[in-house]
Amino acid sequence: MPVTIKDLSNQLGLSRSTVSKALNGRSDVSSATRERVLRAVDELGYQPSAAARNLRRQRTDKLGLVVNYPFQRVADFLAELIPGMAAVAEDAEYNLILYTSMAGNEQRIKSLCRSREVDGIIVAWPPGSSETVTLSQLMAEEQMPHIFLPRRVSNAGISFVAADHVQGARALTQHLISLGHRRIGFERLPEVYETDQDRHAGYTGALRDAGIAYDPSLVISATSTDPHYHTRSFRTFLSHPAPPTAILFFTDPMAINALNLAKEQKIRIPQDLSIAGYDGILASGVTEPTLTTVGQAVSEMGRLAVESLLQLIEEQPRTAIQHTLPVELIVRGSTGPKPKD
Amino acid sequence: MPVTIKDLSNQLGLSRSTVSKALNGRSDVSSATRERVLRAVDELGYQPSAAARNLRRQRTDKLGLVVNYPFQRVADFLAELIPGMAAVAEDAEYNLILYTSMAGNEQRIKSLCRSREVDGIIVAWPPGSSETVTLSQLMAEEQMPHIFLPRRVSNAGISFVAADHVQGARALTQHLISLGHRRIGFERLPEVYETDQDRHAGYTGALRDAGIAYDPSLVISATSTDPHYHTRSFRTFLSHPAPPTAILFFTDPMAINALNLAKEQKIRIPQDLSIAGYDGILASGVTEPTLTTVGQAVSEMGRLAVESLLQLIEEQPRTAIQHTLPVELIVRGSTGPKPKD
DNA sequence: TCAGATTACGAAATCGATTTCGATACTTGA
DNA sequence: TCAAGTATCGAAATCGATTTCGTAATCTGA
Repeated sequence: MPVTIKDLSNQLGLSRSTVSKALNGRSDVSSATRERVLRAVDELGYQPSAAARNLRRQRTDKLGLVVNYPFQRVADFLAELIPGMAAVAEDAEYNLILYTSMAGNEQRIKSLCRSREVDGIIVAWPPGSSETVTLSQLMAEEQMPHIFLPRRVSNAGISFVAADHVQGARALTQHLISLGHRRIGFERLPEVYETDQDRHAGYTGALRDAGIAYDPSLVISATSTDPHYHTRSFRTFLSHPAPPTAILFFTDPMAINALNLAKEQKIRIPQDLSIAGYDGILASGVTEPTLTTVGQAVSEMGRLAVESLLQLIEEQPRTAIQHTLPVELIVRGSTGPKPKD
Repeated sequence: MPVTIKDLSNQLGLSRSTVSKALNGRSDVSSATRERVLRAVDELGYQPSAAARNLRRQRTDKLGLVVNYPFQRVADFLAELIPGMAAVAEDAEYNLILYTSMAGNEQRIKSLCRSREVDGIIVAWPPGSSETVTLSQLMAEEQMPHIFLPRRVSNAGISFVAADHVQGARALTQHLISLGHRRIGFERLPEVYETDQDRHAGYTGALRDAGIAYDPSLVISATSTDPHYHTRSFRTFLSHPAPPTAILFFTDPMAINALNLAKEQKIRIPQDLSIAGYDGILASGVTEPTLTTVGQAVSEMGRLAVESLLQLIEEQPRTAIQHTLPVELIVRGSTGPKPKD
């Protein structure tokens, strides 16, 4: 049996209220009794019951991290994201609770909110934009502070922390243009994601700035995450009547996959073809050749997300917090000058 | 204000006890009223307060994941470990709470136990063996079910899930011997870790089986995790009067570091020197050359750890659960036949 | 028909803390 | 010296559920 506040008060001949007040630093306790209480806490090894405190104080000092996407597929990100989040949270005496299997199930999010087992929720990799808005409304109705990550939400009332993918894709495309490339392929994702819209905007923006006409046949929209699918799109690029001299892939794994395919087909990277990824995952630094990509300050995003969420929890009334962090162009071995015709 | 059980009972004209019993499937409720209750739950959107349940039932349905090591350094592992653990836990209606900053602080572990905010604890990357025993005793005193991961603990009373590193190191060494190598270097860790003892035992065992004398000058004990440190040890290997023709590194990052150093010094891998890592991290598959290593079923370990912990929570009296999983030799490009003299 | 069993429900205790509201004793100042 | 203020403590309510135990109503069988 753990030691309760009742045991403490019995031992000391004080009331439970006085003991509680002594421990919570209230002013109506003499310093003499306060010290007696503290000493007794040490001796008996008292630690308040979390459940009892939670019930009485109507808060849990816990944040929910809802991973709204197959964990495995974003494991690289999470490995960077989580430590930053946990560190900030724990500094503020909060802890993170993981929820990895409530994707697509609004009912479970609702239950989570109503059970009040967390004080706030971070939704990692939210679904497409319309569902995200629904999700946000749902949580707002339950008065549950929440923030999305790492994707922009185009709605003034919704909090998020994201990276500036317009800038990232623009920088990447400009880099390729500056190497002489004029025909630049782009494998994008379905448009439901703001992230995709942003990167596409960056890509077209850079082309426009350079006076290069936008060629829709050089843009393939990946509707599946299956590697075989990407293999097919890579082939499509290669068999194009006027194939691109550089290809921009939406994610590093896609680009790494292309790197391997190129090796199989004896296509030299970057002499014959430049390839660029996006995200800057760890593996992108150890491929052969190493991958040119765009790095996000993932850890920083995690920190910011938690800080912002804590702010949302404290502040009343709540106004949405939106952060867009700069990204960094990482030029490595997989991109080079446009081959001579 | 969330809907409470009181609201429900008022709405229905029933007592709170009856409502509670209806919801918890007790037999002394007529099926008619049970259905009325269920309907009202739907209408009002009732969800029991987690804090109140926790307090009354003296359990939280939460498991603590204590990462007793800088998160960043084991991020690769955790990225594989956590999803497996979370999946099993959530199937059993449990959730994971993360604790990443209580390393070396026994007092905080003690507080965690006494606050009863988790029903069981998984300690990932426990400290050296003697401290691990202390930690375990501490939690046992607080009646807190717990399990260690992913390291063997040489104590019959302590639960753990680990991989069979004796077998792993033995297989790796045998692989090198079968390629003709007789002088095999080994960079190990300090002996406080059972994992190190095991791998060292596997290494010496394989040598003994092959009738190769153990040469202590070929074994370097890394006392630091600093890359510069490993660089020095690598040089030590190379400047050995009779240098090894193959080197076994305790972890993949060490081996990858060696791979890069070799490249700088124009040492061809594996023609001039064979290099092997250990752990089978993701990056080991994309280096040039790819790294021969030993893979652990990390995800499986996570699953097993949670399953075992749940067993420990339910069972009374508790007997220690100890699992040692087989590992897999992954032969890739960094190891080859012993060079001709 | 009636004692005993069964069914269905509610009152109240309980989990372990915090907080509100008094109550008492002691100071303080005019 | 006495009214008003201050310092210190405790009784009891409260948070929202679960569980024990008692009771009334209904059913059963000889």
